[in-house]
Amino acid sequence: MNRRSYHHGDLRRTLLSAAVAAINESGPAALSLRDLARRAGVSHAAPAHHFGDKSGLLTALATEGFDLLAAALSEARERTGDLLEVGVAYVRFAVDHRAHFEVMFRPDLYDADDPALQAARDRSGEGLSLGVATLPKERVGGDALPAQIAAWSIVHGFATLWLGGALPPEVGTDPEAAVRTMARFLFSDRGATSSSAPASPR
Amino acid sequence: MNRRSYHHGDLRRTLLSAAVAAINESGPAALSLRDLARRAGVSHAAPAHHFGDKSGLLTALATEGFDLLAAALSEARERTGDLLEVGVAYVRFAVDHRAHFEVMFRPDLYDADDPALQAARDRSGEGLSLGVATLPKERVGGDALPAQIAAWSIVHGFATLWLGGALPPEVGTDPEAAVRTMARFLFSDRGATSSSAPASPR
DNA sequence: AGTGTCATCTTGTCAATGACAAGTTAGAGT
DNA sequence: ACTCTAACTTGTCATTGACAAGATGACACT
Repeated sequence: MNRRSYHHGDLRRTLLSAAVAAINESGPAALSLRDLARRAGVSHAAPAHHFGDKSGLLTALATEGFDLLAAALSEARERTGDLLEVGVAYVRFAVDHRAHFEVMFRPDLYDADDPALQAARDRSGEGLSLGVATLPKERVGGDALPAQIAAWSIVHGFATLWLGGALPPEVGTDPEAAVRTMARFLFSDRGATSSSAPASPR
Repeated sequence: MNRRSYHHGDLRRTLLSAAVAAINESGPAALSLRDLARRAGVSHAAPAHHFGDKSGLLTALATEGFDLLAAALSEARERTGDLLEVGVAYVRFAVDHRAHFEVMFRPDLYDADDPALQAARDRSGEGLSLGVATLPKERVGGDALPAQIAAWSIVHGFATLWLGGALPPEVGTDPEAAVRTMARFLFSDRGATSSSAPASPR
């Protein structure tokens, strides 16, 4: 509790938040444990106690990210029952939690064998899988897996390209609107005849 | 030419190849200029002369990657005239040139303002854009951009997820087959009634 | 052939970093 | 009050990226 005492009280959380801030500023490659320690006002070796090493910290950050993603996807599915909205939630998560997202899909940065991480990742996958289950069967076909991969790929690709600044400026500044416009091509009868998809009722 | 002489002769190319090998082994985060110098048998400061600094080397690597990608996409489009095959070529490029691909879409690792890089990136974008132009107009709609973003997103997302090992094992071991199965959901009349898309004649 | 020039590569150095070892503090349980 | 131990500190080392200054040799010019 007391920020000035020898024992920080909540250093683990503070370091994770500092890591998010640092990654938002300079990307995950430039992350430095010593910089995080300085931000938190502790000694350079304090992070090691909580996370072991750098990849340990990033493993914790990725785990937290997968948990947040799973929650966001479940919320969208339960609120709307619409796969499109689940996809929108996926992209919004990537944009709103950029630092988490950028670490989550970079397994070379963390320990991908960590059990807690794998469990959180599986929960995320389930969130998307249940979203695909809201589609009519005749559109998905006998095997739901390809549809699931397609849905995941399109939102994940869009989010990645958006974050990477790879998309042309004509796409606009609102990722949510752009992903709605784009996702009509998936699982729709005809591509782009109507210029806007009807908003799903809530 | 002479590998033992004071002047290496082709150090720039050798270093780029060494970087590809190193990234394939341990990912871009673990890349070390001094390790590349050791692999090439030169002094630790030799890379700086050719690339300035680490981000300079990665800028060169990304530029080379965008050029290779543009060539691969153009080749596929000219050979088949089919957008699906352009998408397959995209995924194949990512798998075959994993190191390049992993750097290309990580602008925090290199200098995204480099003119040569931007030119190469634009050429890649053009390759995909021309691929979308092979689609019938009534499927794309008045504005081709959303269709282009959708196509790019789905293949890019699939490639990224595949490389990240994020996809479930049921997807199989052949990325090309998996992307063909999946991409049927884009720009198709109905999702998955036929269980396999006909291979395009070559 | 002789000379100069300059890109190429080397050696040397410095601050920053990740990792580890060993010591210190304070809070929690008995 | 006493002990135990998690939490944190100080100190150190090898490695790295970056920079400065020097050495080498390929090539052009005469």
